Amino acid sequence: MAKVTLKDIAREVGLSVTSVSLVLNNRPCKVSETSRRKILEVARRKGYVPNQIARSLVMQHTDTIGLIIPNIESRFFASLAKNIELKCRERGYALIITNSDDSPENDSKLVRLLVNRGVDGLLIVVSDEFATDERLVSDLSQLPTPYVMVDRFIEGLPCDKVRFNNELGGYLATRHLIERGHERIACIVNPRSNTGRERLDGYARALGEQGIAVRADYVLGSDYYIASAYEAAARLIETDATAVFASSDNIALGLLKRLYAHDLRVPRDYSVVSYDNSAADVLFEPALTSIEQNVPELSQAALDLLFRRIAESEAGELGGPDEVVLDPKLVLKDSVRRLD
Amino acid sequence: MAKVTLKDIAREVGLSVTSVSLVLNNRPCKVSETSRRKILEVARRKGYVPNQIARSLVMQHTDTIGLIIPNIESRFFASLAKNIELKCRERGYALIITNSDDSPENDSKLVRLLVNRGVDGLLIVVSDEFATDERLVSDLSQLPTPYVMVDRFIEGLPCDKVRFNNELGGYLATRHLIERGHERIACIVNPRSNTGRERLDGYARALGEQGIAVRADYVLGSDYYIASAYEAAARLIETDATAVFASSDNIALGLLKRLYAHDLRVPRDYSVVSYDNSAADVLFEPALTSIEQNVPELSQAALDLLFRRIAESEAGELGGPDEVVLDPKLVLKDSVRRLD
DNA sequence: CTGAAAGCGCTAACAC
DNA sequence: GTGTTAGCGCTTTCAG
Repeated sequence: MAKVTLKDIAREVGLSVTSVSLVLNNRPCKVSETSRRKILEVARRKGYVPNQIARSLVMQHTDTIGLIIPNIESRFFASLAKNIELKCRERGYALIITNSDDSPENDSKLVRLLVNRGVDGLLIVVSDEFATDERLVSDLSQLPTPYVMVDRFIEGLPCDKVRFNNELGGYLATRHLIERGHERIACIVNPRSNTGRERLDGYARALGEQGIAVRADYVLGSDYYIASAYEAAARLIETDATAVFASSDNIALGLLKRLYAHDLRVPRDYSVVSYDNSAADVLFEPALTSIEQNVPELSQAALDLLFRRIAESEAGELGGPDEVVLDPKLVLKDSVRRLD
Repeated sequence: MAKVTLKDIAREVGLSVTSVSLVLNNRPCKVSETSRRKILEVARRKGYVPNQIARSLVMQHTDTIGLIIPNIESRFFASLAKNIELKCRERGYALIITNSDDSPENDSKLVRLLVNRGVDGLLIVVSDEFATDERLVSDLSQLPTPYVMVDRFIEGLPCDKVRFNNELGGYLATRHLIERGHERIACIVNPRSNTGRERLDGYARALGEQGIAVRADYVLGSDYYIASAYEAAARLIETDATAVFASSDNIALGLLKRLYAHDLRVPRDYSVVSYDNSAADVLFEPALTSIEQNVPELSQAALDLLFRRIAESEAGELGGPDEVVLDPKLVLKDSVRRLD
C-alpha cells in the first residue's frame, strides 16, 4: 500500500497514462482486452489507489460533504451525524463532521474551512438562531457551494431548509394528555429557541381547543440541558399540575431526575410526555410516551435536497429555496396514566 | 465569496502568480512594500480563499486527520470525537470523523477511504478487538500514513497505541468498595472485550489482596449496551451482593434502570461504583461514584503521538511503536454507603 | 525585487 | 486501439 501512481503503472505495462486511467476508471473506451487485463493485473499487484486530491483538482469536485453541528455530544445530533455519515458513504461521499461548540463565530469559521477544502455541499445546524453572526450571513448568502440548513434557522436568510414541525409536536403531546383526562398540564420549554417557542405554540393550541386556559405558572422555561431542566422542575412540583409536557430529551431527563429525588413516580404522580424519545426511552422505567422525530427521515430529506442542489449547480441553474417540513409523531409508552 | 484564483489577483495587480503566492503566504521574500500592499488589498477585496485541494496536491499534505470510531452515538466516543476535533482545529487541522458501525469490514474500508483522501494521519478505534479483519491488518501493517490506535487494539499488530489502564480502573473501583466495608461485591463486565477483561482482572486483584475469593455468581457478563446490562442486573438481584462494580457507563445505566424497576435504591440497597461517569453522573440521583477516564487527556495523548509521527515521517525516519497508558481515577460521589 | 517554468497526479480533448 | 497535450490551482526552484 505504498504510494503508486498512474505513471508507475503505465511505465510497467508499457502503455500511456491515458489508457491506464481509462481502464482503471472503466470508462467506455477501446483498449484491447489484453492491455486491459495487464493494466488491471499490475494495478492490483502494486496496490494502486487513486489519489483523490489530484482527481478532485481536475474534476472540480471532492465527493465530500461537510456537516456543521453545534454539539456532537448531544444524542440528537450524534444520531443525526451518524445517519448522515452512513447515507453519504452509501452514495460514495465522505462526510467531514465539525462541531461548532454552540458558537456562532465558529459556524462562520467552519463554513469557510469546509468550503476551502472543496466540499461539494454543506449541511448546517446553526448554533444560535438569534445571536446571528453577521459574517456568517454574508458568507452564506453568496456561497458558491450548495448548502441546506437543518433543524434550526437564521431569520431572514432565504435558503434551503429541512426541519420538523415543532408546533405539531407540541400539539400532539398536549392533546394526548388532554385525551387521557388531564387538564392541569404544565410544560417545560426552551423559550430561547425557535423549536421551543413553536412547541409551546402547539401546547397552547391544544389547550385552547378544549377551552383550557394557559396558566403562566405552568409554563416553565429551561435550556436544552439536563441541569437547567432539573431547576425548572423544582418549580413544577410546587404547582398542582398532574401532567407535564417535557419538550426535549434533556428536559425530560432533568425532570425525571428531580422527580426521583423527591420520590415522585411516573406515571403515578405525574404523567409525562417527552420529546425525542431516544435517550429517555432506554434509560427509564417506565418507558416514556413521547413525540418522536425520525432522524433517518430528517437526514434523508436533508441529503436528498442537498444532492439535488449539487446536481443542479453542476448542471447550470438551480431553483429557488425550498423548505421541507417533517411531521413528528406520538409514540405511546407507559408514562401517561388515565385520569378519571 | 465566488471563486477567485491566484492568477486573477496577479492579473489585476499586474504582477506574477509567484509574487502573489509569496506575499499571501507571507513567506520571507523581497517583494516591495507597495506591491505587497496592493496584493493584499486586491486579495481582500475579491475575497480570495486559497484552494486547499491544489495546495494539498503540491504540498503533499492536507492538514487533515482522519478518525475512525465504532459508534458516534456512544457518549464516550462522541466526547472523544468532539475533543479531538477541537484540538485538531486549534492546530490548524481539519478532522474527518467516520463511523464504522461496529463493523470490522468498515474499519478497513474507512482506512482506505481516508488514506485515498490524503489524510496526514489516522486515529483508529477498532470496532472489534477479536474478530480481526485480515485485510485491515495487512493494510495497516504497510500503511504509508502514520496512525495510532486508540482505546482498543488488534492483537499482534505492532503500532502506536494510546489507552487507559483498565486493570487499574477495576482495581480502584473494587478496592474502594472494600474500604467502605463491603465484601459481597459483584461486578458486571463485558467479557468480549479487552477492556472488560482487564477491568475484571483489577476487580479480582483487589479482592485477592484482601483474601476475598472471587465468586462465580458475582461475575456477570454484559455487552456495552444498556439493554444487555439490564438483563445481567436481573441475575444480580438474585444474589446477596451488597455492592456492585458496574464496569461501564451503559452498564451502570442498565443496572440502575433494573434497580429502579424493582424499587431498589442506591446506595440504600446497593452501593455502586460506575465507570466513565459522563452520563450517569448528570442523569441520576444520587450521583454515581465512578472511575473516570479523562477523555481530553486521552485525545491529547493520541494527538501528541500522532503529530510526532507525522513530523517524523515528513522528516525522514520514524521510531518504533510507542504505547502510552493513562491512569483512570476514582471520583467520589454518593452511590456508595459505608457498611458497618 | 520579480517572473518563467516545472511539476504535484490525474482527466479529457483530440490526434495518430 | 493508443499516445500527446493541455490543463486543474498552487508552490518552488532558479534566472533575471
